[in-house]
Amino acid sequence: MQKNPVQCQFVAALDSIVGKWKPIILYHLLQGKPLRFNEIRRLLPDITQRMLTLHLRELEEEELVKRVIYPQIPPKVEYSITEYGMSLSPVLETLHQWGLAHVERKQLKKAKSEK
Amino acid sequence: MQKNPVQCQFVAALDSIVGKWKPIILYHLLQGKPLRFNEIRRLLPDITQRMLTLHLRELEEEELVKRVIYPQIPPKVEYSITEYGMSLSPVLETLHQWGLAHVERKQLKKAKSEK
DNA sequence: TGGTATAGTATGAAAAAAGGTACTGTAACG
DNA sequence: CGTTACAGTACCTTTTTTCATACTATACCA
Repeated sequence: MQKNPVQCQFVAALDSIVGKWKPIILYHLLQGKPLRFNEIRRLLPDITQRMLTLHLRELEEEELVKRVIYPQIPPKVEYSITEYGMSLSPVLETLHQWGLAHVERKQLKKAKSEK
Repeated sequence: MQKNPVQCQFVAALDSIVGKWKPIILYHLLQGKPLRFNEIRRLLPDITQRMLTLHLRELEEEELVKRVIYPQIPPKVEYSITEYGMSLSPVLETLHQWGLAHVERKQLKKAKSEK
């Protein structure tokens, strides 16, 4: 953690939600429905099993995501957003919105430079 | 850029503002006053010259930050937020707020576990 | 004359993050 | 009997990011 107080908040916040796939995992879980391991995998076609496991473990560690194991064979594990995790909703939502506008702006610029 | 449309927005947004120091640089510049290279450096005591240069270049590249060189000796270069950069204000603000609550929550938990 | 401030660049090393592949055990399906 | 699905783990490699240090040129100040 940084010493500078202003920096602390950003570092703390970003540590929790950054990681190549974390925002997307959280976004999907924020839809409300619990998802199984492989369901998330299918939603993120390019993620490796290893990365998904690692990120989910970190999110669980920070109590943003809850992991429930059903003792069955074949195994069933469900991931869902926690109440605390839901507090991230506005953050991810504004980020998502800005990203949307950012992509559009980029495409507009690209189109302009091409003609 | 990812292919999956949902992911795109996050990737695009995060690419722009993530980097160990970018949110903090932007935060300071969002205060409105243009800052010189070394002024920013003093605000971020732990950053290396190299990292500051790299991050500023990237922010400039994405038109979030404007760089103005005054032809003087010793050199004077001022960085300021662009109009487009200002559109990041709500994103950083919610992030900052959440970080604040996140830090408090962590401290509360730590205090509990210690008694 | 030597030190300080300015805004960087260059180079190489270290650390962190992500990726790739193979492997586990069990059950149901064909 | 071979294959697939499930939810991972183990091990190793590659890529990306960050860090550390030295160096540039010029002017001002004591």
